[in-house]
Amino acid sequence: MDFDLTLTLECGQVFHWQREGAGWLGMIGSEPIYVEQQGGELLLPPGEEALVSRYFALDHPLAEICASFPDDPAMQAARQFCRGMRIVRQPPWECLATFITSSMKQVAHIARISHTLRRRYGQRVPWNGRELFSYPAPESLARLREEDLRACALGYRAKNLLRAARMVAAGEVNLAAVARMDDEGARAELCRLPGVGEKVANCTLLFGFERVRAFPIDVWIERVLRELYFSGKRRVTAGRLRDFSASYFGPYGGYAQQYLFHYARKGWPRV
DNA sequence: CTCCAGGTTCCGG
DNA sequence: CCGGAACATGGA
Repeated sequence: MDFDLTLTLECGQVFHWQREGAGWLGMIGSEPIYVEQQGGELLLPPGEEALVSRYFALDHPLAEICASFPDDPAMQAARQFCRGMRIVRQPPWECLATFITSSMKQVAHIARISHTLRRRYGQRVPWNGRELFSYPAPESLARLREEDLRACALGYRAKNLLRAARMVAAGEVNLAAVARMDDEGARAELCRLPGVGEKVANCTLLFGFERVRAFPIDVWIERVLRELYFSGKRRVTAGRLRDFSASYFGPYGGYAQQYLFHYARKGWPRV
């Protein structure tokens, strides 16, 4: 099968799945899910095949997507390194909130914060004698105090997450409506939320709203762009990088971005 | 101890 | 539009 489960869960797009036996344990919304890949075969929980297949985006035309990438040395290396990686369809709020807490944090820290929030304020769901926790709804976070969130090691992000949760809970920003907007409008709407700038908005669009063209530029991607696409050039501004990536990587730019991101972090023989 | 991490916001050229 | 600085926390 044209899918690599472990790579997809470990590449830094989603943060709550845990290794369990030979497979992975996590939640899709409020559903506890165990998945395992044996050889090429994906073992799905009986009765939840449709839910899980949709979450892991098994319907994305991966061969066509990879073929659409620009044909340059960096993308060739990334495409080779990330074979089988898919962009999953995360629940929008969970994705948005997680990336609000992601600023200036390492991937491991983001995962830890996510787990703390789930355990303290999410819905408890039993699973085979154990328990899992869903990501807390905006309404659940909205009634907390800033210090409650600071106690989850959120730091200055606590205020942003709290205010964003209150805006969403109050309907001041409607995520269902965002889903119906075009990319530009959706990005602008998300950026109304505190703690959401262009990068977090693009992560949310890509991982939570199926906008596979959205191209988040973080420190890793910026490094890749500067060193592999603008090497030797002077005064490459952020605006220049944004304009370049928006056109150069094409209609599946978000996929290209995630492939480059993972390659830069785990496969690039320098840095 | 220093440096940096999937940034955002505000402020002065 | 652009570069700098402040903002918290923890691991290397």
